[in-house]
Amino acid sequence: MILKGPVEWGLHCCAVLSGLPEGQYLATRELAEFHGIPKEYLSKAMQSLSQASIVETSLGPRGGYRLAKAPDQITLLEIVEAIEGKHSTFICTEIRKNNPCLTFTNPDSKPCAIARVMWEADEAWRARLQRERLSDILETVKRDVPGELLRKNQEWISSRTQ
Amino acid sequence: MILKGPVEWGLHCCAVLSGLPEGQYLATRELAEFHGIPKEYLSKAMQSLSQASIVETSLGPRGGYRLAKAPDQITLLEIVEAIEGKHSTFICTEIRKNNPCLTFTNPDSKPCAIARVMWEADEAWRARLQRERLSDILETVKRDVPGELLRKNQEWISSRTQ
DNA sequence: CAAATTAAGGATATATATTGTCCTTAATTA
DNA sequence: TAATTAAGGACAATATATATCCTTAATTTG
Repeated sequence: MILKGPVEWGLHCCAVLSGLPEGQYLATRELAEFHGIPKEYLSKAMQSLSQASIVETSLGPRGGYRLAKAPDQITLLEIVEAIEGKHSTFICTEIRKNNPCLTFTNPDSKPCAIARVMWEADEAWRARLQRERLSDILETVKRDVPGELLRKNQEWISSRTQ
Repeated sequence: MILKGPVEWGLHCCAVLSGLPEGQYLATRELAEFHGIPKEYLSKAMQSLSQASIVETSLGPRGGYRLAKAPDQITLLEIVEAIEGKHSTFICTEIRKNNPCLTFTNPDSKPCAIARVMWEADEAWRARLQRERLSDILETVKRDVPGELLRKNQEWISSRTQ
């Protein structure tokens, strides 16, 4: 059970986009180069974010992606679910139905005790991610990352968007 | 990010073992047949549980597995971690280190803001699983499952352990 | 003691999922 | 009009999960 590369990439790309000047777009090529990840594969993640209306696109020169909402209106859960899907991390295959003693139809159609707890754990995971907004991440980054690097990043990006 | 079959199997097998009469063992063959799952592959999960000292074994005729501790001393987290491993569901590949602007050594060696939140979500997931004991599952099962089926299960098992 | 039984675990095969690439299309902007 | 871009289909490579087979050594039962 491991969250895959595209989720990590999508989160970082949204963080970068959240610092983008008003009205500007950043293309997949730049997002990929900035993070040192494969452009074509990242593109799939960005398409998922676009379909989920987390980012919006512009075609043609100086096109690319920008956030579709304010950073304080986007939760990490939205981003993760857009890329990974909304299904639970635990998949119950109902092995209790294979029970050789189950010769009659069990009227209890509730999910089994184990699946219920696993799903509750899943909900706890989601709740934490829903509590975190992109704006929170942005603030943390501003606090943690040296000003010099923040400045260089902005220059690097603006030299590719203007 | 999906919890795999062996985890589900391990949880159900521990639940079955928690209802086993004192001093008796249940073999992999029976655990597999009871759940309708492949015996040899289930064996790998049981070996993990054995190494984690969640179950203990006996060889020879009438051998097999039994719980190594009382059901109220075993959490679902222990079982899941024994089989899946203790690593976080989120793996940070440190793509921020690929930043082309990072021409100097960043003295900030803290994990990045995104990884920290993802790990906190992971902790929330683990906390829920740690709160749940095998004895809780056993109680829920006794409440949910029809008495007739519970009785048949016990007969099925005792006909294979005595 | 002898025979049957069992867990442990190595080796290996198969299936499925993930990761990555390439290319075409259509839209859009400069 | 030309350059550029996202969208997305098709496909290839790789990694992981799933499953099976077999050997070994220990242990218990009879």
